Amino acid sequence: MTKIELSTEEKILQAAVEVFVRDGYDGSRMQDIADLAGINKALLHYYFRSKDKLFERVFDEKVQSFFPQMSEILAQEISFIEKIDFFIEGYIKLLLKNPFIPLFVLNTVNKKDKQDFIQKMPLDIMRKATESYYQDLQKLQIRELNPMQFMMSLMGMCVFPFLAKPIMLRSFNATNEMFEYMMLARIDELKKYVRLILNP
Amino acid sequence: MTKIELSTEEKILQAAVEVFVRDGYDGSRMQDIADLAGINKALLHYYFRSKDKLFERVFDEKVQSFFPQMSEILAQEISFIEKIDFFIEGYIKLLLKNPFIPLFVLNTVNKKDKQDFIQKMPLDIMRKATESYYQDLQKLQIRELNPMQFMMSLMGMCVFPFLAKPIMLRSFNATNEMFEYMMLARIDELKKYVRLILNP
DNA sequence: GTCTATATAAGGATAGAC
DNA sequence: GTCTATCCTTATATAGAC
Repeated sequence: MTKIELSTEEKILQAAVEVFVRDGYDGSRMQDIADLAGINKALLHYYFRSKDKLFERVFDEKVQSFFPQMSEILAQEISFIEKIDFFIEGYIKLLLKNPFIPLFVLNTVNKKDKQDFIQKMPLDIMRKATESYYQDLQKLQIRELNPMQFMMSLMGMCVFPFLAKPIMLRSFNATNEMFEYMMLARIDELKKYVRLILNP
Repeated sequence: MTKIELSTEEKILQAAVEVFVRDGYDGSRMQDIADLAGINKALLHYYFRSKDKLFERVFDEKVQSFFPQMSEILAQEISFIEKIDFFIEGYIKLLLKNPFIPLFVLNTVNKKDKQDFIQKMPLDIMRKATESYYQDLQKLQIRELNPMQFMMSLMGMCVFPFLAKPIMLRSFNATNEMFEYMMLARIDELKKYVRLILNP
């Protein structure tokens, strides 16, 4: 246990991440964040001026820590199928560590007064993936399909169990440990699916 | 334009559905619901006593109108692959008419104080699908895989584009009309995917 | 920088008239 | 059944002392 002394700003940010991600923007209370950070509300405003500003910092923080890895994978100089393999493995392992980020992000981009936040997302992922797909299609290494539809499917397959985790746990009568195990097994299962879909 | 005179209770319920589904529980205001229903707040409480009770009615209403159709498809006396075909087509067309239900439901079941609502979900879908899968597996009509993992994948593929619609629209630089067209095309694309996965 | 105290506003819920 | 007026609690935000 390394005990690092955090600055007040870092303590606040850490607490804010936890509360906002768990309770959503509307469900979050500045008081809860202050309590968790071990300070009082006034100090929150001293550091971040408003709930909106604090939320934006939290969103930036999480999005920047979560998505860039996915973007990098697609930029590598390997075949499309290999990229997809890395994507599945990287994404699911990242989700196991951050299971609530997807719902947090989806809520934010679907919120009327948070539309500006969409541009903070890595919007080039789709373009990059499409380019990579067509390169391999030319070389006849891959089946012909619609790459956008395929990428939406891939993301959906990876992220859905985490979004619907409470329903899945109940449906399977499973524990958290079993869920984690299922998600690790899921990596190979999904790799199998995409091979069946992509191999010509 | 058929102009049906709604009872006050129905007007309230209709307004409540719109507001709760759009803004979520925490983001919704009783005032907004009253305004939309064309009445005042006091009358809301006269009919439904509290925000919690009104919300529960809305959830029941939407869940009961949304999911039973999916359950029925899986109960038909047809092959597993045919069921999946119907599932894809039925689910996506239902989502085109109710694009915001999934996020609404996922938020509810992921909310700490709404855990009881999980039991309102059609939890037998997974069991039914698994049974149907193994029947066809025995007849060697289908590839061997994990049916739970497959069902999670199927649902994820269907629902993800709707959850992430704002991001998809921006990524593809698409309009609402284009999105709808894509989702209709998606029905056949997904049928193709599941055939590649399931056919032995 | 950090605190206590408080201003100000919003939101859920109720009382009571009609 | 429906309304106006109001209560009560909670939330964000700020003032001012230390």
